[in-house]
Amino acid sequence: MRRTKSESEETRQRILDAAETVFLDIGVSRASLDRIATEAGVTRGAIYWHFANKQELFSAMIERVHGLHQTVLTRSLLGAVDPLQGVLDWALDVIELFAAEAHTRQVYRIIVTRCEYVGEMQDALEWQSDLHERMATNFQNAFEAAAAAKQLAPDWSVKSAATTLECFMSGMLHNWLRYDFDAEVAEALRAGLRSLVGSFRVREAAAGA
Amino acid sequence: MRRTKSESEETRQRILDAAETVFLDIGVSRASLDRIATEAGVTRGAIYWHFANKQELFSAMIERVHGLHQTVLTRSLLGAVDPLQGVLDWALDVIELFAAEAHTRQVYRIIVTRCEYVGEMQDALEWQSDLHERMATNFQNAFEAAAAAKQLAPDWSVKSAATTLECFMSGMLHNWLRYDFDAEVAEALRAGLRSLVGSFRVREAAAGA
DNA sequence: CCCTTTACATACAACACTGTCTGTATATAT
DNA sequence: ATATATACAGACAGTGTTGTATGTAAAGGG
Repeated sequence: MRRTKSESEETRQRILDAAETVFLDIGVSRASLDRIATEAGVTRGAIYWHFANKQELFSAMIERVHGLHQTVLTRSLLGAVDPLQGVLDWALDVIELFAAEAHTRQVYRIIVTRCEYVGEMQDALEWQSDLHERMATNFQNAFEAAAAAKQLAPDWSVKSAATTLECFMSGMLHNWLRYDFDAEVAEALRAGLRSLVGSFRVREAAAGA
Repeated sequence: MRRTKSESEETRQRILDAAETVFLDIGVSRASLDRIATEAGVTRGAIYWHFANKQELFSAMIERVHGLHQTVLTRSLLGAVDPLQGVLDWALDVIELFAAEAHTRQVYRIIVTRCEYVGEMQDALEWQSDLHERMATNFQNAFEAAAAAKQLAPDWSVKSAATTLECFMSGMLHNWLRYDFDAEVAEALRAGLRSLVGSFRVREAAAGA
């Protein structure tokens, strides 16, 4: 009956997979540990061995995809030679991450549409607030640099540009994750993003009709 | 013990108020009818008299603010003489609604951050999908009209402009409702919105440096 | 080869919440 | 004035879920 070390890790991963499935299916709060265990082909005993309770299982599920998230989303924008190009590249990377990594997408979808931001869940989701703040300050800095380089179009203030791009980014992810990604939608968003960032930049005369 | 008709309606409203409070406090799923009853100063008997169960209480809570929503958000954009101005007016009206009506804001906040989009909840929140679709088609139509009138800037396609504005609108509401509105944020969003819609419009030459 | 620890499965008690049923005082219709 | 329906309060059993406690077979170290 006793499993080897690697078999144990395998069950742990199966439990995490099952948690994702069940959470997506019926939501985090109604998901019983028994249902998750059955989905994983084990009993609740196995879950309680690997995790203290549902809360920690939830946190572990997030941690599993948090690494990719972190590296892509918190990359600083300060190094870019062209600040507006830097913002665009960063935003495109974010889209790329979600378009490519189905696992990340699924977990993020659970976070957005399948759990309540309350009690202990709020702690587990605190990194999301951090991320938003970091995104906001990054945008702020980039647009300030753009303004200093006279790159920012006259109808955009630093603040309104930063706010607008931030709203676009989170709205995009939310709208998208309400259903699921498909390649066509991803392309539409990339196009919208390019046009949006382009509209921040001061026009090079001509180009129009 | 028996209350008059108007007293009964008063308790019904108190129950709905209590539901909002408790839902916001601990989330929809963990909110017990007993807790809500206590908050309202009644017993579960009263709740079960006015509503069949928690699900219908939740729906009734939404219905209470749905009217305002409906009239403002589903106003057609087709009538506008200037399509881009029509879009801007509509979007500003939406901001206005949320900035002015604390009750609407609170309920929407519950919907966004305090419940899971699953099972019977999905039915109760179906109007939200309708709303998004209607918003999308409205934008699409408006930008098609703008393109036909040669008003749309050359770097924006109809589709990318519509997608971008839609993402901005929902991202704005989501980001905003994660906390609560304050007047300063509202003004920043209005500014961003004006600039965004302005960037859709074809430049009138000059204006730049 | 034995002993301890691991990696679970199984069993059990406790609780919170739900839906329903009954009780009841009073508004309201006749 | 009487009868009936109303607007609840209180009591009830039933259920699903949780945490823990115990059992156990095999892995891995000495």
